[in-house]
Amino acid sequence: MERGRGALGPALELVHTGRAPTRAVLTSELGVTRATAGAVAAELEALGLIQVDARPGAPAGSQGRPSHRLSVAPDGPVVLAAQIHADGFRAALVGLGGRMVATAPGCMTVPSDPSHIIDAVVEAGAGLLRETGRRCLGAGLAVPSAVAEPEGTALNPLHLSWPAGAPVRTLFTEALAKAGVPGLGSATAVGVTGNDVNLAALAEHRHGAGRGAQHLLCVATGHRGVGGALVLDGKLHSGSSGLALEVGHLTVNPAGLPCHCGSRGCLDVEADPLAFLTAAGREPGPEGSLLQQSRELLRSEYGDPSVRAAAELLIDRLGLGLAGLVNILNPDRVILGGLHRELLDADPERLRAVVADRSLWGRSGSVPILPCGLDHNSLIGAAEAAWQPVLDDPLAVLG
Amino acid sequence: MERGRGALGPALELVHTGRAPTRAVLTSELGVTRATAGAVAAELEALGLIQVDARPGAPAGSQGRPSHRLSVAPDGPVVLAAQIHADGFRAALVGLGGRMVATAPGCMTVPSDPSHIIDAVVEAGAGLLRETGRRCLGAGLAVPSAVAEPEGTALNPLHLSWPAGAPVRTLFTEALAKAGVPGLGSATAVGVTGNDVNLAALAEHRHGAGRGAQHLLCVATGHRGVGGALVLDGKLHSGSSGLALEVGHLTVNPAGLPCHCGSRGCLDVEADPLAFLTAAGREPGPEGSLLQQSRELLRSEYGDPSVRAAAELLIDRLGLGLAGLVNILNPDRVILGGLHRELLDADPERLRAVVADRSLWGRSGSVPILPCGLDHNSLIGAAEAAWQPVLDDPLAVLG
DNA sequence: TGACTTTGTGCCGACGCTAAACAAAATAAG
DNA sequence: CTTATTTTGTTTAGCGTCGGCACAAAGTCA
Repeated sequence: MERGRGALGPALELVHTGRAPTRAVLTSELGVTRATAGAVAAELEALGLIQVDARPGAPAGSQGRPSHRLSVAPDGPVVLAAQIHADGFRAALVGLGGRMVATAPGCMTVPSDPSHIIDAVVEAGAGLLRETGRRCLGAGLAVPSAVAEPEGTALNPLHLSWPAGAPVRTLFTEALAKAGVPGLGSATAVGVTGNDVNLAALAEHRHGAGRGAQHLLCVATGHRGVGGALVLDGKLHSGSSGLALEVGHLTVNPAGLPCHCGSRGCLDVEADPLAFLTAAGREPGPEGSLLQQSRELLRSEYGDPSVRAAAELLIDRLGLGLAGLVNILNPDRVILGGLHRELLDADPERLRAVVADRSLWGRSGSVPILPCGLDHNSLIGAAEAAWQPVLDDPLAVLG
Repeated sequence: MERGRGALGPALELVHTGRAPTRAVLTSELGVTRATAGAVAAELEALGLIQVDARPGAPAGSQGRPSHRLSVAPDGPVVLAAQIHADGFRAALVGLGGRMVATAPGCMTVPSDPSHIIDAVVEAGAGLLRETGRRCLGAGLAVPSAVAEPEGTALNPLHLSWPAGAPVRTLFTEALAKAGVPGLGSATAVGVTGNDVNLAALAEHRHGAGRGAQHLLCVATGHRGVGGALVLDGKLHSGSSGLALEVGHLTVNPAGLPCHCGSRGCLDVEADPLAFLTAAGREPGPEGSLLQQSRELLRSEYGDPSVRAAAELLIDRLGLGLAGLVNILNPDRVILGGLHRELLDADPERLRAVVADRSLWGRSGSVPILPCGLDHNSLIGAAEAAWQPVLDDPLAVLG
């Protein structure tokens, strides 16, 4: 009777990622008949998730009957997304399509007790929901630490002065329950929590510079240390216990600084913002995160020989690490975030040359290396993770 | 009308890997009704792929009606599998379940022209088919080199004196056509060709020490260099262009030997059979492969302090490399082959300790490290790759 | 204005499954 | 030895979902 139940999830994902602007391409992307695609679109519209324009869209010189445009419902449900970083936190409501509907930055200093900041994050999010009156289908949180699966504990929140092993997922879920966030009573997506770089990679793959990539590698550095993430065939690969892509301990400078892991010259200590400031002969100042200070220095004083030399040194180290990763993972695209993105912008040719030189075959070494293309990609990624149950099976969530 | 078409492939894979010994477990594994599972089994039996025992199997003290055992058809179709290695080649006919039906080792010295040995391999396989009169549904070849996708060219056949970039898949397919191997006229699986360690990993996952693993990492060394492979959720991860898991150039000894890749102390030159013989103060002899000589030395003279010291040195280097891979890939099982398997057998505790010590968290470092569990796993893996189209959709092949 | 091209919808039938009743083959209990 | 129980396997009926097809709609091109 009702047609197009099996394809409901894939269809929503296509509209969500902007790959199905019309019912016609939805038909071909799903590999179903026009009748089925039409029924799917109608069902998604009835669920309030997508919108079908009444008037046909721009013909653009093409022949045939113009198609009605499909887009994400602008007033549809949202998810609560949040991110904790070195300088505080940010909470937001995010709709389908990665659209930020409302946001509340919080510049609170991160306390040593993770439950305090998580409570504050959730309270900010609940406030946004009250203000906007939006329906909420899930919640996601990005933390700057590896998150062990399936427990959801933060294993190395090095620069947050948190205790190792903090049960962030439990704290987040409990805070959501305590705050009485409407719509999250029985939702599947309550309290999705993950590593910030992992979630950023997911967001970049869906809405940013990673669109269309089959095997996407992301590497980024924010405050201290280096994080990595891998998206395979649209799915985040976080390993069997959530600890994959801990790329910070690749050796990139055998005679380098000692690292807390017991080795020397790890990417973590040789290619993060602190390493850059040190290499440029600057003392980290008290104001702003190390990333902000590094970015400022790189952008405004790139003419200074010591700054330029420091940048080239970090590019060379980063390139060595990337080459190792490319040899192991053979991605078809690499995206850089944080300071690494700035370094790429500063001298893209140098970085690409180092990677190509150290890769085993020109083939894999010529992989495109791009800057990340989204603002707040960790936050959007947290939203993506929260949306996932809806994308998998809209009917199961919205029955 | 006909029941159980969609589940035909998954059902065959369950019987193939021994995870569905009866129709009852087939029912629960597939998540379908008994009726559907029964129809699926009947269909597979009608296709000549599986066998349903006439007499019920061992009751084993259980209540209820005893179930009939499902097994792979012993006289069913086969695939042609072949492997080329440093000492020559081996061809075999392999049935479902990884059963070797007939085999023909060839100890020919590998010539510098790859087409000669590939022709010889195919001729040997065709001879086996003529002798046995079996129906052949596909063919697979394992080569000791990275194989670029989608071209199917061997990029680094270092110890075969082949030219880099030899089009092994084309050569294999053409040789199959020339030899007139019956049943391969229009088969989808004609000329599946891949890296030997990759295929070995696939075989270990299906029939060997990797059964049940979700994220399986395999590392092995045969003659020269070190190879790696990763099986994710039952599927081989070979990267976007077939070049993933080139693990040989992880740095494991910063002050070590120069490597052709331009770096020093790579796993490739620090943890292969030649490195072991050298560390033990032995000259490689003219007879037998370096793996055979190393294995002999390790097994018969482990009491000799220089041999033992060499083994421990290689274990430490291998452990360092494995720790790096574990940090990046976070597998839930690691399998070692070739000389690495011998080193593991020689001192399992030492290797596990090194890996655990260098892993970032005890959690990921305590990953089980096991010796490979199959003889001729690359050969069986080549057969698995050849079987894949049948496992994906039996009707499409046997229509 | 009419032919053509492409998009969207309604109807029917077929395919592949579930559900449920029934049958079969063993063990356990009386 | 008979009967109840448990688990497995089969048959039948029915239904949901999708493909095929015809038709309608809305534009371009000649």
